[in-house]
Amino acid sequence: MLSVTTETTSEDLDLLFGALADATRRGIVAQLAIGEATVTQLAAPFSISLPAISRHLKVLERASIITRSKQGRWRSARLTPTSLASAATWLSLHEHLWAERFDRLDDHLARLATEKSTPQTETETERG
Amino acid sequence: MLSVTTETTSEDLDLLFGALADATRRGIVAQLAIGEATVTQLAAPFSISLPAISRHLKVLERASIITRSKQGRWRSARLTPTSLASAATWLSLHEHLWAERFDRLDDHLARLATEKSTPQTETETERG
DNA sequence: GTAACACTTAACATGATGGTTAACTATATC
DNA sequence: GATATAGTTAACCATCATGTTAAGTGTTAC
Repeated sequence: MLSVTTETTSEDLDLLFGALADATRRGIVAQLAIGEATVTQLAAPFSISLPAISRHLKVLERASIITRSKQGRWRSARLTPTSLASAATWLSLHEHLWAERFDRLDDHLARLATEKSTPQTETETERG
Repeated sequence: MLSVTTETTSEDLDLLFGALADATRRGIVAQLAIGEATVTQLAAPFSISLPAISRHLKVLERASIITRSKQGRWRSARLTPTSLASAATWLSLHEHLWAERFDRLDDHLARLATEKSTPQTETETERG
């Protein structure tokens, strides 16, 4: 493992999530997960022009999801290791908080069901 | 457990990743992970107008990340359980393929280092 | 009833996206 | 040198995103 301790900025996440917010780009990533490929190869499954693909690749590159290299007249793209990590981390972090939150909600509802008293609007009470 | 077996469409992922591709919206999600909140409360940390927040909330709602309800004159937002799951699944799936890919690459490089023979470009035989 | 509050909707400006075709660069082939 | 191939860049267009301010909708408070 390389263990590059890069700090993930908000802009990194913008670029990452933004890059993944497009079906064509996710398709490209899926193809690259199978293996390195050239632009024309990557373009094959889609019914859009090569320049369009070229720009999608640029978006993926800017988000550090892919790395590109030149060999002869072919440009090949490959996935960058650990590039999705920040996105995955953010998601898993929030999924955990989520889960906790719902545990607490369950708890809360259970308590309410038992006590069966005042209508709740925690707006003022617990957010400080 | 609810276990809603909803098929995740490509558009779902577009909406999900798209919604998360904005720092303000991620900030809102982070706040909501702490607890349910009203629009004004959610707006507080940001220096943008309330209408802007209102629209961010609409984006999050469309992506099913949050659910909204009305109580009196307050609209409260809360996180939707499992809503991030599809995004997380997609990411983890591709992270795995990724990892495999790099294992194979390592292997490949190791073999190359040992054999030290023909330059590789499976597309067509060429020289540089 | 009227005023304040908590929003949302409307109308608008502006910049980013995503697509196109045409032209350009660079490499390979004849 | 001429031509084909692989891809990018340029110019353009339509649509969407994000922000603004101003006006509108309900709801609470006086």
